[in-house]
Amino acid sequence: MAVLTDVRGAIGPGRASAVASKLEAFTRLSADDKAALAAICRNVRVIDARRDLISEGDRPRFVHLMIDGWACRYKQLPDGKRQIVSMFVPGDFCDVNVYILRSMDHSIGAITRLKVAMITPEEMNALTNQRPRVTQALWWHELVATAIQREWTLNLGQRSAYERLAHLLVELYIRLAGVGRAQDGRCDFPLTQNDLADATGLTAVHVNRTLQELRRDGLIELDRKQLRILDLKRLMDVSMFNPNYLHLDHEGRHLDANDGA
Amino acid sequence: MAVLTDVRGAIGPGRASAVASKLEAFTRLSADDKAALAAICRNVRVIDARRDLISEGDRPRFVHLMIDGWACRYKQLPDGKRQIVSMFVPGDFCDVNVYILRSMDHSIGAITRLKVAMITPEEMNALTNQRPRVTQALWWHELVATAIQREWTLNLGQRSAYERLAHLLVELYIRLAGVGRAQDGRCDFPLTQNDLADATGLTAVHVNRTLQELRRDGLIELDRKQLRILDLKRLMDVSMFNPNYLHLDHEGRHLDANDGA
DNA sequence: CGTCTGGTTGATACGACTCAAATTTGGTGG
DNA sequence: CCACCAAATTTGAGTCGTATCAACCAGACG
Repeated sequence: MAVLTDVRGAIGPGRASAVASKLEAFTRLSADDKAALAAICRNVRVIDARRDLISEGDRPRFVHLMIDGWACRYKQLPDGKRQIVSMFVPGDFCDVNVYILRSMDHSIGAITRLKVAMITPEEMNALTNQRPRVTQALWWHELVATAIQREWTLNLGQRSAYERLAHLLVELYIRLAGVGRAQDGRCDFPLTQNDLADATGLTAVHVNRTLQELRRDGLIELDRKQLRILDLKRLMDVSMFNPNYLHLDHEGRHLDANDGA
Repeated sequence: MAVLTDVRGAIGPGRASAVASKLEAFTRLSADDKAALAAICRNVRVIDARRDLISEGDRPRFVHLMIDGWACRYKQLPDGKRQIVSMFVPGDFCDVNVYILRSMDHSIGAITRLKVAMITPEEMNALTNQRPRVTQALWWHELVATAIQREWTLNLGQRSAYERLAHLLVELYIRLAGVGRAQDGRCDFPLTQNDLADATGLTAVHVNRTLQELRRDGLIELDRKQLRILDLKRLMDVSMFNPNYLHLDHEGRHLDANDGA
């Protein structure tokens, strides 16, 4: 527990560790497990908003763990088009095993100012050797991350602009709620309409008009980086949101995203 | 080696083991490594074309390894729309760790008649405990699988119908070549235009018209389930295909997809 | 030989894009 | 505290890529 206290300052402004919250959706963790998680957050880097954490082509040296702030994974095409392929919120790891690969096939960019733990392969190995429950939880984390990637594929391939945006908002809201960053239908929402466009495969103009529709339909408020979901149930309905892909149905905790919205 | 011979009948019609070929793109495997891989293929099931191997909602019990034939992962929406989120060709595992999850968030369906090895968690654990190189190779396999999923996200989000189809054809050709199922620009190609539509987020009608364009431009021939790529380089150019996401740049073998096309 | 699945064609409609400009917001320095 | 600038949002008009709907055709199969 000493370690936990030591790094408290790095974890965020008076909040519980997001990783621990997140992994506890899968399995209960002991105090030692949590201390071990805190211990790997020794090396914290702060990245300015809109800077790259790592770029396509780079050799991966660290596992990254989001402590505070938002980031995204993106890929760029030679013709300049850009696709955000996933979002990172506090508590998310970027690829527990990346260092096996020679070079990154995508970039990771900070959306907001970011606090990231830089974890060496050795630290990762030590953690997995000593803490089997945490190891299991990390595997679960990776499986959920790829399930989210599949859901995004479905989102881009089959949903309309309106459904797509609604789906993305619900997903992010639920994920944030899972790490104590959202409640009562409200959360910080630092994405610009441009970011939303790159994430949904739409143009910023069309995102703008579609958000207006969502507002007009009484589903959301979104202003100055604050999102308010006015009717989560209806938003889930119109986006055909099925939470099964987040795999929250484990012993650890139950889907409590409905609280208050 | 005795084991290898024992299961030869299960591997395919006179072909080398696809898994071994595939994993050797990452690292050289010893005879014992290969024998261990062959050993987990003890329990082989044959599935008819167009049947589900496992359905959304099922509890995962086995790791599946494609021995022969094609399959796909797909998700369905309440309104009936269907998205193929990934393809499986011989040598591909379906989620090395799935059994951690309570229930499947998607289905896996056979495209052709299929031979699949059904591997128990215990067999998987035995393999990873005894064969560290194979374990590393399996991690690499999973990383590549999620990289492919990201590339599909990019494909659906940013590429036109023409580029999207071209990209998919190139990817499948290269993956097949990596397991000895494609050469000289030719390969079996059992997908219907309907399947292609579900994989690319287009309609079957538009897939039909776009394939005609690809033919007219002298890039491909596609007839009676046989694909011929006439100009791989140009097909890669028009689809902005960057092979980096397949992570073939390892000690094991080098990208030799250009052979003959 | 009829049936069925998969492929092809044509006509029309619409969702999302493009381009261009106006407006609002947020940050910065005087 | 205000003036200024850049970034983000909003609006409008016109276009285009892809969807939709409806036939029709070819080959495979029983």
